[in-house]
Amino acid sequence: MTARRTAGQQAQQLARRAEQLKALGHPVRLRIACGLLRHRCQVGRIVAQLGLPQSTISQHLGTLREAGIIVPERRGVCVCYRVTDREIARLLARLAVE
Amino acid sequence: MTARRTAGQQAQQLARRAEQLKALGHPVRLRIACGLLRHRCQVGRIVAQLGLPQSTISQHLGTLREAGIIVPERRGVCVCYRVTDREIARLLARLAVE
DNA sequence: CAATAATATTCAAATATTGTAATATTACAA
DNA sequence: TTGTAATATTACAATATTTGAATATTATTG
Repeated sequence: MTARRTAGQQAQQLARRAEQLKALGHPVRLRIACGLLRHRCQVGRIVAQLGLPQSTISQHLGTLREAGIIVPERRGVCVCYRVTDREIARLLARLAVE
Repeated sequence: MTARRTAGQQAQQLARRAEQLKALGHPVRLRIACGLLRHRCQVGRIVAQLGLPQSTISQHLGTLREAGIIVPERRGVCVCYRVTDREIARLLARLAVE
């Protein structure tokens, strides 16, 4: 109904985007996010790929998840993550960080 | 001469991008960066606009500067900042925060 | 050379993030 | 059930970030 966003809504939107950028602002998380850009991937493979402790990877996945950048999908015992925010996906593709 | 980037260079490039995203991943800094997107602006105006202590703003400007996102330009006593990284500028314009 | 205005830097306290070992949960098979 | 593989959560030490007052620097004017 409202044509314009209220100042409060704008601040919230900005805070949300800042949270997402912050989540991507860590080498490991940026690498994970870029890796998930093309194909979804299960946690175990990410752990193997990056060679970091499982708990460390899981925490970073949690950060990206809470920022609304990725989303988990259970496939039996495994959990598959994929990028869910389209705006962020475009952004990552543009950055072209391998 | 090298057709491909080495793994080390890629890691460096990723780390650099992560640093930039991290710099933008703070509400005040994101607001500053978005504000500078269209028009350059001097520090005093930014301070007045955001209503935060001068030292706080100056520190945030320093963070954005070190990340290579903005660049200062002395004009007499004043310092004018503007967005300098084109990739980041496009990214910010896309995010359409505000 | 003052004096002043604009900006940057330093410092310390409060708070947040990071990394990882240990532990818990979850889903499935036997 | 019990066992096991995959993932998440917890706990906590180490480290980093954030803030704002105080102070320093820089450029300009008189």
